Amino acid sequence: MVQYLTPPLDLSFTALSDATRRGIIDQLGRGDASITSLADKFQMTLTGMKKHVQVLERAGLVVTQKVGRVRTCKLGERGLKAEAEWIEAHRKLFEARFEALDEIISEMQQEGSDD
Amino acid sequence: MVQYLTPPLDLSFTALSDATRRGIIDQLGRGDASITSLADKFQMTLTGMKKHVQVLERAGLVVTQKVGRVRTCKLGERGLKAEAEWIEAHRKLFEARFEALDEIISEMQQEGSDD
DNA sequence: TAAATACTGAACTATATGGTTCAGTATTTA
DNA sequence: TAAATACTGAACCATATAGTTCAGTATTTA
Repeated sequence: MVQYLTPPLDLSFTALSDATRRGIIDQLGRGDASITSLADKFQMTLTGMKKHVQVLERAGLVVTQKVGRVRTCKLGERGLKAEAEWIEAHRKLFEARFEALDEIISEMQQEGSDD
Repeated sequence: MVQYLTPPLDLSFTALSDATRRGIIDQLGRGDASITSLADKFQMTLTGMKKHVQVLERAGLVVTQKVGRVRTCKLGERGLKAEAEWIEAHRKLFEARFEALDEIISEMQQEGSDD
């Protein structure tokens, strides 16, 4: 059984916090891509794109390999399992707090003394 | 039907990228809490904790209400639905790229010309 | 072998994060 | 009413993001 090392959630949630990087993941889902092709697609300098890819790599979400002068990027084998697990576990936490729906509804009828 | 405004994923993934803030969500899942009690629990100054709570608030994950001199924090009604949806959709993307398992296995037998 | 291509690294800018201290203000409580 | 409590805001620090330009190096290709 192969074990992929999962970097801490800090790194992956940081990687996912930028729309361009989420777009890169979308794109790589449609096929591997070079830094240049990604830079073109997202209207950015090569250097800028390289930095985004590095953030994704650090998080283990993307792996790259340089062959000749071309660096090819693809989705990392580790996937988004750890992230999905955290989100799902905590989604239940949120829902548990609000299953007393009538409380919310009655709150809606009165004005809260908020700031 | 109540519609909760969902701030962009940028804000929520940024909020989730810090271990202290993920811990705050854990904690609020066990019950509402004041800024002071959270600051104590996470060994941080009041001001530092307030900033973390503000990041969570901006993302809609936490809501706060000040009554008297105490600001009480609780989990936001909007939950983690949007985040779960993004993660799940893209998890499938990752998996689709790797369902050709034999490719991976054969890759494991040969050395890649990596950098 | 000369030119084009693909990337890399350093340096710079502006803004955000993650924390602090210090000096307030507002609200309880004794 | 004086003191304690709970928060707030400004200012500061170090580091990270998100981008750029410019000057390389390495690899194809003509």
